[in-house]
Amino acid sequence: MKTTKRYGKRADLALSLWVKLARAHSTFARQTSRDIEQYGLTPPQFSVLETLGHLGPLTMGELGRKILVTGGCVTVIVDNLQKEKLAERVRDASDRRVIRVQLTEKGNKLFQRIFEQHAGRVTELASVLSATEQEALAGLLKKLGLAIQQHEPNPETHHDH
Amino acid sequence: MKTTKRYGKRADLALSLWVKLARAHSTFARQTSRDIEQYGLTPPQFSVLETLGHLGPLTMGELGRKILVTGGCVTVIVDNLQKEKLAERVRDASDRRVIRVQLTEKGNKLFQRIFEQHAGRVTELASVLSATEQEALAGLLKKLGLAIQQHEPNPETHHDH
DNA sequence: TTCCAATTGTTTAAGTTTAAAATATCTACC
DNA sequence: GGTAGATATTTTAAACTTAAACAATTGGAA
Repeated sequence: MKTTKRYGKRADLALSLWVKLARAHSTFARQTSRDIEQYGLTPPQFSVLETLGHLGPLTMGELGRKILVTGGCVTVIVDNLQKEKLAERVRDASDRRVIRVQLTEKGNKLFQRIFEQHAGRVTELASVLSATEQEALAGLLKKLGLAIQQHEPNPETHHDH
Repeated sequence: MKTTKRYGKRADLALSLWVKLARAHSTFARQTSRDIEQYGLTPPQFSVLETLGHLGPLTMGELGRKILVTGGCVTVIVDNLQKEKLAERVRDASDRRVIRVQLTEKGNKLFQRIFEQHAGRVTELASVLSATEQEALAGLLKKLGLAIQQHEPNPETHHDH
């Protein structure tokens, strides 16, 4: 069920790519968030647990850049993890503006307990593609993501007729 | 900068794929939403305008399934478009539960005016990949998205050790 | 006909996210 | 030392999203 070619071959290809990217992401996110709920976490809370679990303590700013959310949002997510005693803030001694976030022992235990199960579920979902396909897809996504990261609009690119 | 292999080759491949999918989507979304703002629309409002502009009138439910949001959210988005006189609700004569949403003349004019520009911008972003790469990526994303759409968790898939 | 379950859409309550303003701290320069 | 500008985080206000409860309508079975 292809869309009729209304904006030129290149544009139709790009638009279709964007739709499929959004759908694949949305579907994947919905599937994994069902599992995450079972652990009593929201998806962003899980992201932080996962990131700190793998990388160790990070500053608020580093954490936000890792999980791609703004500073205000990091504050809220860490607040909520802190309420659950899963993470804690440690003010940096040498630069007192900086706050480092780390998992508590409880947080680390939870991470250890659930991450392998989560990894299994993600593996299961991805397994609808072969390993070769997964590698190819990951490579293309990485190339796309990195290239458009700091992409400024080019006002002369679109066609008026 | 590869993550060390902690959960097995298959799991690491899948986890890395999921991270790259999330990053590519997030970056792409951030870039396009900057343009959409310029038209005075929010991203979900733009989605609805785009969908109705291409497909014509849809019921509330159909619209929600197209743009992958829940019913309550469709109500809010359409409310806001209606406030701007860009869309309107029409109650179905034969089944009075059903409401069909369609663009007003103003909405259609806006769609015609901005969509080509948006298409140009998306084309520009996607052009960091060749046409062949875009086709390959779209194909893999479609396969992944469709396959996991109704995927039930398999409780025996993950490995305990 | 009458009732009941299923369907369609809205409302509600709670949580997430963002941009922008505010606060605190640091660094560099005079 | 003191001040200005930069940096790190939090607060605030507004918008978006969801699940769940609710209301209206339909269609079929008793």
